[in-house]
Amino acid sequence: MTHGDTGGYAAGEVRPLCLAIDGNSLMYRAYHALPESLTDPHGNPTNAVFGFMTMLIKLLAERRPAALAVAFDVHGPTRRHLKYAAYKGTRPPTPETLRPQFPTLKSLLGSMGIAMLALEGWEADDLLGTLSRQCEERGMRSLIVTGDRDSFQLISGGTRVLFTRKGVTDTVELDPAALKESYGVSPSQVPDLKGLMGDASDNIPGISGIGEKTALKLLERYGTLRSALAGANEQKGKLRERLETGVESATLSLDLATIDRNAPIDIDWPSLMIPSIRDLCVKSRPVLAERGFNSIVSRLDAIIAGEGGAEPSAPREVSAERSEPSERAVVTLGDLDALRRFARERKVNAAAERPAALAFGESLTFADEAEARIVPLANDLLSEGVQPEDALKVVKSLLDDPEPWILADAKAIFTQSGADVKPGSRAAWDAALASALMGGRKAGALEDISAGELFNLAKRQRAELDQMGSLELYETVELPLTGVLIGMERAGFLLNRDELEAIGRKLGAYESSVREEIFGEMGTAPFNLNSPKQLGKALFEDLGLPSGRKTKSGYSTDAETLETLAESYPVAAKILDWRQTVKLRSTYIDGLLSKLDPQGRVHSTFLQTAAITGRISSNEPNLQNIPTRTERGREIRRAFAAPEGWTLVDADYSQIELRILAHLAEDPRMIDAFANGGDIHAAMAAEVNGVAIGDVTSAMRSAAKAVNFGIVYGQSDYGLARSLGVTRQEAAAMIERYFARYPNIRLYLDECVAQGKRRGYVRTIMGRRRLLPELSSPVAATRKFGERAAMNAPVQGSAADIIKLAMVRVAEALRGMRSRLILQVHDELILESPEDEAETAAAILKEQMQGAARLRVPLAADVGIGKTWYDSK
DNA sequence: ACCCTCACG
DNA sequence: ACGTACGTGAGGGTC
Repeated sequence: MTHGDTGGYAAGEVRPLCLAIDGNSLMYRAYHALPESLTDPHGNPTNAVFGFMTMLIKLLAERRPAALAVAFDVHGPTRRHLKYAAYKGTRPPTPETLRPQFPTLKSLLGSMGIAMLALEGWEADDLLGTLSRQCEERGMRSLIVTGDRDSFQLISGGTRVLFTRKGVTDTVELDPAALKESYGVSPSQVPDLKGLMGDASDNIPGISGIGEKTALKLLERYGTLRSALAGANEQKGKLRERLETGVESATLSLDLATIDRNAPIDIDWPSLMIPSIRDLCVKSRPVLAERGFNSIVSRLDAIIAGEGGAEPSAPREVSAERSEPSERAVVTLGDLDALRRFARERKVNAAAERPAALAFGESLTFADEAEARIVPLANDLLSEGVQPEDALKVVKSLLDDPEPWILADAKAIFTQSGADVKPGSRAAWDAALASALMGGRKAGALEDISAGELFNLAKRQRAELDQMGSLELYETVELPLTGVLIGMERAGFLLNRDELEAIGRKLGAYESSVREEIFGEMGTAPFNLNSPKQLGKALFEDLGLPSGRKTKSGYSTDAETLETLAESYPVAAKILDWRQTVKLRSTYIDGLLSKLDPQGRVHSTFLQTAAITGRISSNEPNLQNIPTRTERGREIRRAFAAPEGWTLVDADYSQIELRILAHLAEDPRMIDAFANGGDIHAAMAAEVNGVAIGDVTSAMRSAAKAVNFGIVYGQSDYGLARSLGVTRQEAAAMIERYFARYPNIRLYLDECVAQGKRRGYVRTIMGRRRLLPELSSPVAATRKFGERAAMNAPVQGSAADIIKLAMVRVAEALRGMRSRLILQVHDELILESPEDEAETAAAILKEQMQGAARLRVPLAADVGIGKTWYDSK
């Protein structure tokens, strides 16, 4: 049967699916993906069982299989050991904390009525092979869930493998085409490959001296191991010798690697069938609830209630589309050199994806005007024995090429390859940046970003951006910004370790004393205060306090709830205090200390395409959420310092989003308010309440401020009421009065929504788009969300455009000086500046920020200079 | 791996 | 009727 054949079924009819799970493999994956701190009440780890069950329920909900079985290895020698005593000889023993989880799992599966397959002397993959063969014979499709590559030989038109890569939820579904694409072999060649190259982890020898590269080359030429051995006389030198002397070893290895699809096992089909997923869930619920697997139980409840979806989920569809044949070849590192020469001779552009991904085995891509060649590296280079350093070396050599490069995520490639990137350098084209501006995929392999259409990629993206009106944003802002961000990442931010540690000690001592007071007042045995679940139980069940909101998994114990509670129960205030202290210590003190480089600096990574609105985000560590709102937290900024002889120069835009709103809405009264300068919230409060600015009360100002915030977020009266602590009616009245005074604001916001519906997107000042598919959702809540996003995106996104342009210009204006940008926090820029440059740098910063856009209102930036971040604001 | 909570603009 | 302000990232618990 060829791929795509419906196997005798009428077109459109879907053959029933059998899930065939490799129990041992999935347990190992789950065990390593989840912490051992997940235990039963006796302290015995249940992480593997829990992870297994989570995955199982997810598969049931998403795939809706008609049949299901879990296969296990049986301890003791298998037929493979009988043939080859050293088989799997070097395997480490099953960890002590994992072994006892197998009986637990089997008992659970038994209670749930799920069929298990095991046969003495046989391994799970033979049983899965036998099961999938019987599925094909019965006209069923099967999906084998495993982390074992040997299973790839079972793949066919009716049998796919769901390969678990890392953990249990990072999976890839392989059909014959996807296998060819990722690994360069057909299913039947999988044992041949292993026969030639061996497998260290199973102690299978292969032919000594033949690695992956040679093995693939031989298979490409001869098709099978047998023909390759027979063709030894066509080879010369060492290879010929190896093939001739390796016959026995290769034949044995091939045999060991071949799955026997005729295991003598009686498959009791009726016990495998699942007449109703819902009934299975109903049956499983008490079993899993008894184990305390509460989160899985809620998942079951959702499926039972019908939310699990009657439709099979999307991944299957996607995978079906991916299975189109294409001309692709697997190469290894040695081949890359040849390809590089090929690329240079042909004067083609090379496109490389992120080397991190490369090191972990995705793909490297070459493209040119005449042809597109995709050259996926074998899917897990590392596990195939290629060292990350070697992979990075290849990328570096590619980058040192004088040819201009089309890259996807140039910043990551430049940074991680260690290539020598000078200030201001840039890729010829960054397909990931372009893709983000087009509202498409922005992460992953280039072939994903470009949907496989690498032919003339840069040219096509450029034309599309041009047509969209986004090309200038790409060329003058996003592309040059990459170089600025690289500079910021490399520079880092100096932290004062002693200061951080001192604050940490203070917080630690305070934390313990408050904790003791809390348990003293509650009169309960100490529990983990950090656990919302345990805290909820203690407060609302043991102590009987009145409970407020509920979350999916229990009582809410968030700050809002505890604040309300604190009015009557002082212990709630202490819990809040304790929480804040722990947050500050764990996230900011311990978190930052763990990120210091030898010079005491932290280097964040700035993501240019993570935020849908166009903002930059910061991670590992996130330097965009360092505390400032409470004095206690703000103290942490004293540790963010300038080196000896240097200063920090800090500037932030004043009310940039509100100014942009005034500009975009062209509201004359609001524009006036900004033109006149001064306290904008007070001025607007005076307008709305019809009083003189001197008579504005603090309540009036806060209300105006809250409405201003809300407007930018696409507020509802409900949201405003909550934030101000007034009734919904009062909030509605405030909004009414606000719009009466600033009528163009309402017209503008309505127009955003209308435009979003009409065109499917809204735009920023510089032509950045946000797509709004939510606006055509049949679900009211989703639509409402889309409306708020339509109102917010032009404002937030325009602010992002403006500060990004300012960054490019600031970096340019600082050329030749030692001052340099080190951080951006959405409306704030920070420079590190030698003392004698500080004043000049401050003037440049202010000038460039204020001049980055010409709006109907002035842009204002406030600058400060100091030895620490705390002092420079 | 997901949820809750909370830090920022 | 229905859920409820926009956009992020990190740490800890989960059983």
